[in-house]
Amino acid sequence: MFEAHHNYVRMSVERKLHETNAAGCLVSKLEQLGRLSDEERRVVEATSFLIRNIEADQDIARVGDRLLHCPLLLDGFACHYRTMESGQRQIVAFLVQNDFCDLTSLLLRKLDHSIGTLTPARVAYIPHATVLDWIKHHPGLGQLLWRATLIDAATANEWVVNVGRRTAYQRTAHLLCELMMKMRLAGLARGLACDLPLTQIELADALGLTPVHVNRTLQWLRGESLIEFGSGILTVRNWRELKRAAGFDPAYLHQPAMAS
Amino acid sequence: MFEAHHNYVRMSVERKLHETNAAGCLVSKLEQLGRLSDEERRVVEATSFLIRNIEADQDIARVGDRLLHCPLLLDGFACHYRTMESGQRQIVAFLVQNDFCDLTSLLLRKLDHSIGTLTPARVAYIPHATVLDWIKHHPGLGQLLWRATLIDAATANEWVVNVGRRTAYQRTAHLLCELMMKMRLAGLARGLACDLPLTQIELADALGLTPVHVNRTLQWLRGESLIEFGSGILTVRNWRELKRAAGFDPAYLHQPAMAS
DNA sequence: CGGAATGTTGACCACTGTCAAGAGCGGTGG
DNA sequence: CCACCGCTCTTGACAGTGGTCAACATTCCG
Repeated sequence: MFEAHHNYVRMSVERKLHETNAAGCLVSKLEQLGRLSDEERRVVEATSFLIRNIEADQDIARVGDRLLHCPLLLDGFACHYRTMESGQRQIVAFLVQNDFCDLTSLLLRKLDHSIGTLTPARVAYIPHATVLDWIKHHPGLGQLLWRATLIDAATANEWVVNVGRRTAYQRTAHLLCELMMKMRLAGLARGLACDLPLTQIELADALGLTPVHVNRTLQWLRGESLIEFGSGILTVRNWRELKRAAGFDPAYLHQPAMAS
Repeated sequence: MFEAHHNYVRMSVERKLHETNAAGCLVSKLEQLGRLSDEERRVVEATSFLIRNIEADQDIARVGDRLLHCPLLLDGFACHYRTMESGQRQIVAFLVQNDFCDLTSLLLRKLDHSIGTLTPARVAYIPHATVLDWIKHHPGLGQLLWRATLIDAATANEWVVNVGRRTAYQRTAHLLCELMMKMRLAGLARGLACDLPLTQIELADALGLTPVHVNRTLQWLRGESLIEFGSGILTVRNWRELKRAAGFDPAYLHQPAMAS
């Protein structure tokens, strides 16, 4: 197999070179990160991908793994998480369509967290060799990738603030703002509504709360007519108020094209 | 002035080119991050620095700033933090000797958090132009810097886990483990003791706790004979047990030279 | 020596966790 | 098509970790 430990992933392997929209996803992501020269776009579009369909709740990679590819999430939802001895889980990042699942393995030996799907997902695997080649011959691309990791880091910082200093109510509102923002940026929202097939358990693991309390909090948010959330769909009823309640300032996402 | 908003920093400016140990700090840091070729070392050592002494509790930079230099902490303690409207502060990272105070500004327009000193500090300012030049002509250096930002990101993830899923007791123990580790790596510890002139208020701001509760927690840790902490000195009495209590696994610091 | 910041303690409180039971929902197989 | 099973969601009662408030001790500095 092409990644050392992927026997633990339940998936169907489809080898499709060139002919899916993987290149499209990659280009979208890179363009979201900055300007892409024609030359760079050409190089990226010429990439061959290995694509896999992965079931929900499967690991794409695990703590301690040494990856040989950069996984790119073409479809579905995934997350970065850590598991404590007690069995508790803390999700440290959510990944949506077009997100790189991991870039750190390019420069760091071992993964310091696991990466898992939350829904059925499609992921493209780009060999490190390919990416390192891009970096070598097209420094501009390298900087775009570096930029991506910096934005991830900024988001992690925001999560520290969120979990450290916000109440359950504000914290939940903040996460929903962030997710809505990410979905909009990925072009996956219809206005202020988007598919968000996350369970309250998963939200709890991201928020450092218990599922029970997330439930109470969501009901409160619904009661205030700030959101609708159920059946895998999130609708923001009152963006202005939700942002205010959350203390949400999208600056940390570093997306110039972010008016709201 | 050489940084747009530095009028708010209370400091004494000493212009010393070449002749302090700034180059030494920089080289130490880079060597901590990976192998440095002779060529790279030569380039880095040839750098001219502008050095400043900054008082305690002053901002080195603020949210929204657009920096033109990469500050490097030559001496003292600093932190990354965010302030909420409520006035609460959340520290998202501690900086010790040799740490880069900020590398994100190389690729991101605006700072998404503030950077402030916790003690009197000495910082060297390396112009972006210089660093970008390194990156351009010595890609190896660029990767070392990228690596530094990835380790910062990994640390941020660990903080999310810490604040999200650990009790006050574990959390405090974990932070002390991390700080001791960083001090050791910087060569600033004598065995399992080091200077750590942080107030309980500052620890509280990093841990997402109140100073009162940090106080209670520290006393508990002292009571268990795990640590001594006072007068600006931290001594770990029982490293094994402290690590166990904290659930501390230094893997996220990505320091190969980390036996313990 | 005096004043401010930090550290310490105790009493009390509340936000969030725990436990437990039931309802709703979706998938699977007979 | 229905029955069943498991997972998620919901609710309520209760508990506890950590927050709040307030007073006092201590340390640090000028």
